[in-house]
Amino acid sequence: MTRPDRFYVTTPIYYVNDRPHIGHCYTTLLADAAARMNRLLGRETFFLTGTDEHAEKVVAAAAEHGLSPMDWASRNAEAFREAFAELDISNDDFIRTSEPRHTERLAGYIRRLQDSGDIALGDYEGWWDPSQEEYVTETAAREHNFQSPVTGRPLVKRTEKNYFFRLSAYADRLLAHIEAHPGFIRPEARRNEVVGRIRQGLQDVPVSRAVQEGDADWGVLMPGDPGHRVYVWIDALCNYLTAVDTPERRAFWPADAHLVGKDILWFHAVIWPCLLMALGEDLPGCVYAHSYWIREGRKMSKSLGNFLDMPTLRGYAGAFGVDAVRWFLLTQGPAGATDADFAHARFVEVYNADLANSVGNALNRVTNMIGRYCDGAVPDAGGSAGLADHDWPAIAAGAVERAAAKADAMDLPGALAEGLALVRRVDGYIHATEPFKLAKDPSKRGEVAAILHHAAEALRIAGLVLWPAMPGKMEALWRRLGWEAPIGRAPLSELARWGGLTPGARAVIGDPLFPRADPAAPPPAPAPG
RNA sequence: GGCGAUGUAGCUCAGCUGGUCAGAGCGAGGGAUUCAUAAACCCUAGGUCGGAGGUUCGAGUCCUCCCAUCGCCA
Repeated sequence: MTRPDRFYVTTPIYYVNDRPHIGHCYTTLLADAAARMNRLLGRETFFLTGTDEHAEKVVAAAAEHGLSPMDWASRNAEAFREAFAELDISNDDFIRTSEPRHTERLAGYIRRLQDSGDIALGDYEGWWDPSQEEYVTETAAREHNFQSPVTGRPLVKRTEKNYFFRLSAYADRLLAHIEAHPGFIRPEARRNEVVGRIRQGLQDVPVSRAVQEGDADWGVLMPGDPGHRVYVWIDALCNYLTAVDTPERRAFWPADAHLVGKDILWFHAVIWPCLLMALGEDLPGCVYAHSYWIREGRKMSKSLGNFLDMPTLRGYAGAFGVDAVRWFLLTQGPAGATDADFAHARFVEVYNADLANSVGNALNRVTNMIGRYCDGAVPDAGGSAGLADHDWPAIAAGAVERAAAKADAMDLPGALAEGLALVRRVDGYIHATEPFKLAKDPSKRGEVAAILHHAAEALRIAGLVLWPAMPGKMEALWRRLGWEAPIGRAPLSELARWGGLTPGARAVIGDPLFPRADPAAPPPAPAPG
């Protein structure tokens, strides 16, 4: 963490022509878990997501739908907002690059870079496809024998004036920064890729595009040169700064974590930091690139039509609860350098093993015994009898401490695993102390009460660690133990202090928190919004 | 084509600088028990550590080659 008391986390802003799917949701969910974890830790947290709207294709898509680019973008941005709301995403803001707060500040940054000489006019040379009126990349040009990939007509080498960002000037400083900050690019495999590529040399990059005759007025013009428009990716990158470049929010800068998919790591780990250096801004603490979801062992692709889309996720959320979906995505997802599989059978296995058989069942047996042996009132610690070499305050504190450390290292799955391990420890404790047997002996009521107090208290604390993944369910768990969490009103160190439950509070037996799922049942049907 | 990884029990993976390293979790099979969602708990996996060579007293652990998968780049 760059600071002990604040936390700023971002997702990429999403291409507004897309429909939200698991890819967007996963990145956003990781950011959400990080944000919630940090709020829990007592840090003032700012969590940003949004939409990237200034692509030329947005203009085309809008036209196809008979809408203005803005109306089209608004409609689609709304779909992202809705998708994230369905997943209980707790973003503090949702920025759209078409908003004046963004475009105005963006223009200001570009001007600063022009003034410093970091952005200047230069010659862009590339393969022009006259039949499509667009540039083709060197790779694509070669692959198609220097003919139009679309029409087969010959490509022509063409040069035009463009603005370039002096990326090459910052290569050494960036490398030094990456070496001095091992956690700057995560996971490590990605860092190595980036370092290797930087070592091959950085070239200045075009950051503008000539305005064509008849272009829609969409995007941000180069300050001082209306003949050029700021490239959409540089426009997009700057959202992380524009959103907090206000007197009230400035203290959040720099971001502690930019969460991105691996496809856009280069922009975030190289170009963006260099832009920031050129602007004289502090660099983010971490750029975290996760990998991809595959589905039932197969890549998701347009041609296969097997994208895990919102109706599918909604189907799972409807059948298992949104928190179960969050749990699966967060703990089984491609947070590392390799892809992860969303397989229905696996989902059910994880759901049953982690949630139904562990968290839900542990709560059930504890509340049930409290109901049965303590008249439904949360017992106090009483004597320390029956602890059976379980030093619960230390065990719980250790789990919380490790979870916090892992969260700070952006190991969210690892942090969550600490919560689950604590729950399993409660099961082990009940097994070891056998309160249900002691309860048959009236002289051991105090001992039974003490054991159940410890079990319930440990579950309460486990709930804190699990809360960033499953806020709704953990709040339900706490209610069942007669506790209401003042999340955000007290730091984790205080919330997790041993002895937080109120003796005498009603423990509720209630329905299973996570009803066991039938592995033989078919996957839930997709549910249209 | 260049660079870099990965390939360990059915599945997901730990195994850092070579000598209890042949492991964990999940699944599966069995057992004992009942506070609990047929849950928790205990036992069980004999897997040639991708293949072939090599270095070494000794190699998943180092080297070479091959095969497979993947990533980044061109």
